[in-house]
Amino acid sequence: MSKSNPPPADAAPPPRQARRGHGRVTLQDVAEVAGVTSITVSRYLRDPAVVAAATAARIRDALAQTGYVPNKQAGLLASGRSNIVAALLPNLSNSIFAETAQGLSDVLQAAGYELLIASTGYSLEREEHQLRALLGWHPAALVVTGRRHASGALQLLADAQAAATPVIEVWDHQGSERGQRRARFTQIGFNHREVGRAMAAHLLQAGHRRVAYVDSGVAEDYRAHERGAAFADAARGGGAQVTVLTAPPGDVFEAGRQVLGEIARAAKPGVTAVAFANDHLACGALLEAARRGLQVPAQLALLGFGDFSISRQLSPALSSVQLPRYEIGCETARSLLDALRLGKPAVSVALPWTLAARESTAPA
Amino acid sequence: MSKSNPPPADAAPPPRQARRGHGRVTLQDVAEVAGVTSITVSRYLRDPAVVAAATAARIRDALAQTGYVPNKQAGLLASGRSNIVAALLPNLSNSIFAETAQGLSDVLQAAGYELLIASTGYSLEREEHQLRALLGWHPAALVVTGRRHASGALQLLADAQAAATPVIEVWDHQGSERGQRRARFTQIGFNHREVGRAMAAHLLQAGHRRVAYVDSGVAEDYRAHERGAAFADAARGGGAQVTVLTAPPGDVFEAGRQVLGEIARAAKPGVTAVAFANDHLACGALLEAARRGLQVPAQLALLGFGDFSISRQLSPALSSVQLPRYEIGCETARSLLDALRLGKPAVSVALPWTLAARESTAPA
DNA sequence: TTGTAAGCGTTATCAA
DNA sequence: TTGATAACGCTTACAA
Repeated sequence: MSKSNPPPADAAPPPRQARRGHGRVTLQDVAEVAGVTSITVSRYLRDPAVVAAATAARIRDALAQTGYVPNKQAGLLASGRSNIVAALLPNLSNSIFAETAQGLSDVLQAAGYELLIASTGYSLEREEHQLRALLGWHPAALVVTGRRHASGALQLLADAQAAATPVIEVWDHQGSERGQRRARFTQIGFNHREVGRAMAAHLLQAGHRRVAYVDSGVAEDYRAHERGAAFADAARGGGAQVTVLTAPPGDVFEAGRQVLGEIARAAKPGVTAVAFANDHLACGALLEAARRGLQVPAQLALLGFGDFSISRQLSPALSSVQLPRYEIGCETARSLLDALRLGKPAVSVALPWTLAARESTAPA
Repeated sequence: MSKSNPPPADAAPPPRQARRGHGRVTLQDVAEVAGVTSITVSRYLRDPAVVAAATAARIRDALAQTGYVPNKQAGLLASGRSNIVAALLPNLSNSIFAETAQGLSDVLQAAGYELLIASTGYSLEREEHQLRALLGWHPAALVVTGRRHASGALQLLADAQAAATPVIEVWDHQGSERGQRRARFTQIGFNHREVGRAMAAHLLQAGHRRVAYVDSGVAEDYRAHERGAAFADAARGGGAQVTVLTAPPGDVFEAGRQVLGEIARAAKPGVTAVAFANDHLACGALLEAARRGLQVPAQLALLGFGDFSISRQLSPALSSVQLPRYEIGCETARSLLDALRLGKPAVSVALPWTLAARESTAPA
């Protein structure tokens, strides 16, 4: 497994200063052991069939004997192309984006691509910073979350796209509403305004006329804000009174509890249904309602977003919006692969979601 | 932002075949704009103070004008050293390991290192595969989870360590128990046998004499198995009868529910306390107990592991083991940085955990 | 089927 | 303070 440095070649003039590697086994080393040149080993690695059977066997032995590990830096630099897809997601601790990452990873890995993931913590500033860092790897394609970016990031993305690097925005899909600017990049996700409207419609349909939306406490969770705005518009349009609250910072379950407390303390009198920016908030509220002896849905209906696995476990089970979390990743990866290998330009896709009506919003 | 290819040099003989890059801006391009050579720009990038003020200003302009993004492949290849730390974790969707990743990332990024993460899905086979792939980046250090690895992976890790690449095993710490082989690599985590014993002690102390351990349904979650074995040993040693069950596959909350069903259906008569491999299982059981009208802890005490944020929200609140999830990441990163920059060999650390006793195991 | 030469974009070394 | 030159380990293009 170790590498024997051959004595210096006899005839060659001694180089000014050899700065030989880190003792790692190189293609050269393998080639020497196999009695061929490095290019032959390189070829064997790419496609064993192109070298003679006997040579292949010797190379195989040499490979095993030396424990060769190809140097990706060198390979990528030499080939000029990269098999790296860089993805920027708000976070990974949240199962939402982790599943998207899994989807990307599953499809890309099967195709021999490397996935480089960075998380932005829902900060556009950090996104730009991370993007700059990722760009240093000269990725073959870029995946970012949502359509809002810092201006510097926007410029970098536009430059990349101009240089024929596919760029996909995930977790959003603008559609073709009036007043919406045309999308700059391919989008794979769903329309948050539609979801917001559907959430409002669901509550109105159950007869609620005083409703609230509890927005994410994360300032830069623009998609949550957008759902909230659409929810409020639609509810008002349907003749309801709407209150919009913002979740306090800190543990999200606790935040949900607190908000429910606020609502229950008659600070928001008459509210009979609450929609939340995410299921964690809604679960916190659901548990707090139980603690306070508040009947759900009889006295207060609760509606979540994201359909986390805990939600359907609680009693009453939480109504929520089921999202194509994993599918967004898979679809994006497939799109990217088509673009990279077949030159087929990536096209925006609206992925389906459904509002799962459960007990927490069941009409009386 | 775009790059102007200068006309070919006048005197030089034309190269056989130019294979100029992908249109990306290089150090060379910046240098031309600034009227210096590439090495000067390189120096400026490393430390702006080493070039003359006037030169620095010109370079700064050129940098901005060209939108230069350094090529990491080339830089790493040339310098021979890498600022990459590669980490292999069982998964990222689970908040447990995501927090460790966050800890690693936070500390490493501040120090200018890159974190490359791959997930193994709790499969040693996948771990070996992923390790091989990561090694291609020639990382400066390696982080793996636990002390069990496929034999091939073990060999790769040993080789890396022999080549002075620090290797740290996280989420485990063997300590110096009898019958335990000495650790091969630095370990940063905690002792799962100790935790298993503490869980047993906690239940025995509350007076339970018939207890059960619900092991993880994930076959290769060796740490959970180890806690279970230690739990059983300790409980038996304390004079209790022990049943060990294994969670069925599928949704973890559902698995917890099912297992509780099994226990409640008098299939395991007399069991008064159950410890679980993780909080999700325990939460599922807690919710199922409520559904069945089984009093917790009066009729059945439940004890989790991991202290997920939902656990303390349920009623009764779940007793659980609080883990240094984030700290494992930070401490590992710090250790690695010391090893890489100061040459200080990484040393194993047992990080503290605590058993948070809540209502679900409160003695009558 | 295999080899030679050149080059990928950067940094280390030495010289000026 | 700046530059020339040679690597780093691999792949492309072309020749044999």
